[in-house]
Amino acid sequence: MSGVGGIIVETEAYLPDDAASHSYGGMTERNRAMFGPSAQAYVYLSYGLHWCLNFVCLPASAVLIRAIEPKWGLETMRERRGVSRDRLLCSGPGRIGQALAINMEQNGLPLWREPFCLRLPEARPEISAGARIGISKAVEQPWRFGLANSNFLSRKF
DNA sequence: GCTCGGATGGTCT
DNA sequence: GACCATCCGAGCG
Repeated sequence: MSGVGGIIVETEAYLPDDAASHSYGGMTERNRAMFGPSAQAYVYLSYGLHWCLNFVCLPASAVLIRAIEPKWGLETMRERRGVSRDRLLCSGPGRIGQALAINMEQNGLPLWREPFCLRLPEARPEISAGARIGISKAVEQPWRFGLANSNFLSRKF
């Protein structure tokens, strides 16, 4: 996203047949991107004011990007966020949306080229799992994943 | 450190 | 008209 970003440290999975997933109940105008090809972005507006970024995986499945350890373009992200503490730059899906200037223009864009730039980690990281955050259905599913020892989580595992 | 509640608007029933 | 995959600031300890 024009030179801003970092290391993804927290995600949540949303599957087909998952009552907490936007894809649950079939395709609508809003969630159309979720039913499209894999490896594209799915963007939606949360609570009327937060843009949230997902990666579409299998059909009707997506991974919500919940937290990033800021690495690149810190000044730009600080300006967009209006915060001084780097801890709060990208620690939460809505904060990521603001820091990366996410909006509907990215909805449905492929992830393998500009404005995205995805890389695998050099070493396989230790991934922790836990219950998802901020949902009211399928609460018990442990489909929140991330780096438990990161300082940039939206919440501890 | 914590909890609580308001802001805010698209989507779906 | 209710429901949200949220954030932030105020108030309190």
